[in-house]
Amino acid sequence: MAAKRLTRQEQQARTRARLMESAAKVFRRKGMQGASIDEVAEAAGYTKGAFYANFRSKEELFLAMLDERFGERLAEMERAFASDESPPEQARHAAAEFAGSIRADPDHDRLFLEFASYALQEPGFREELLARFETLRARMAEIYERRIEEYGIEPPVPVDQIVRMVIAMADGWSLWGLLEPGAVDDKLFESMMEIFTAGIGALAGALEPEGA
Amino acid sequence: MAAKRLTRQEQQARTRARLMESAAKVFRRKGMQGASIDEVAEAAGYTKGAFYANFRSKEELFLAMLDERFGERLAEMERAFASDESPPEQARHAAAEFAGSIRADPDHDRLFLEFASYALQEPGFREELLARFETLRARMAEIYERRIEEYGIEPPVPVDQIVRMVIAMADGWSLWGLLEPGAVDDKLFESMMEIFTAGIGALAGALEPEGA
DNA sequence: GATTTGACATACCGGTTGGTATCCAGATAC
DNA sequence: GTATCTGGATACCAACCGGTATGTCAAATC
Repeated sequence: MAAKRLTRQEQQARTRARLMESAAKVFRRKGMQGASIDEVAEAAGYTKGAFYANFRSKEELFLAMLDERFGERLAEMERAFASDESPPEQARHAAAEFAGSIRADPDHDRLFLEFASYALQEPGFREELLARFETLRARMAEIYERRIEEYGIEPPVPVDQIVRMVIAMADGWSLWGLLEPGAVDDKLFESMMEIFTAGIGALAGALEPEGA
Repeated sequence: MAAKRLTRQEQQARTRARLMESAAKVFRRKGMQGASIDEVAEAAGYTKGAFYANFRSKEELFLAMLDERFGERLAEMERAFASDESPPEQARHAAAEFAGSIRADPDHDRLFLEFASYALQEPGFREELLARFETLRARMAEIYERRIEEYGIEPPVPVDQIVRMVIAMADGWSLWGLLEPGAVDDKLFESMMEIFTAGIGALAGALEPEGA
């Protein structure tokens, strides 16, 4: 029974956080466009007045959520690629960790889909989205580059493209996890990544370290 | 200057077709939910009255478009897998053809994304969407099964899952083609499929000691 | 403890939505 | 040629939207 006293700033920060939390939930059911501000505010236990005291517009809420989620996604990816094993199993483990952390947040996939969908309608938002993905891809490319150097592999396509492929696979898998929650599970993505990595090794030729 | 005389049925069929065509265009800009019936009708040169004379509701239009596009997609896939070469190149060529036919229809990817997004909000629509994908997957699995038999390969994962992976890859690639039209092209998908198929071959070899 | 401030509630706005009721002109039937 | 039918236009509706103006009451300031 402590800290019932909240300073004004703390109070508002809590309100803002609750609104964003509520927004994620409502968006999951109705989509970003389909959800109304009234509904988001009410689900959080507030009214529209509270919303406009914390966000300038509906679009600003979208951008705020975009930043929040992308920060998480970057951290997840960092963790997922942290282990240090041989490429094929490492790919599977990284995929497993990635998939697990994604699934830990039930709104993650759905929100990404909404972001993508909305980005196709609002060029400004699309630019913001792409800019964030660019930093994510750059970080991912670094990791791949390092690993390729370690193993002395000549990849069949530029690392940049490999990264794009992996992201495409992750997003495609993620989309189907939404559409068919039962049929598509983590193991599917793990296997897919394992097969893909094996394919890179096969097309690169000498995969084994002693091959030199 | 011929056939200016149209029977009543022909006239209405033309109107309906024009409305669906217009809907695809408007959806591309505004999305399925964001587009209004007024706008769809007006873009086709009609009014809302014409729309409700041809469709019972907005949702019926969605379902009609779903059927139309899925028919095309099935036919495309059939064509894409028609060639007969060794697995890796065949995969690349099939991917190329698939990618080409997809890109021939600029609304295809966008519509699929809208379908998926809408399906997550309307369980009834989701079922319809999944049912159609099931037939598509079944047809695809047949083709893979046949090819696996021809080459006597033991795939590292069930064919059903391979099909799901391929679809996930196609959809992920397609999504990024929408988000970054310049950066993601057909060749990316071709390479991805080639790598993936090579990976299946590589892992199948490892799992395929002839002395079962 | 009076005054000021500011987070949130309330009430309201113009505009738009999906859907309906009605009407009309041209195709169809006789 | 006349009566009927119907695809589509027009007018209209209640509901809802994002956003704004204003009120209110507790926290911050002195």
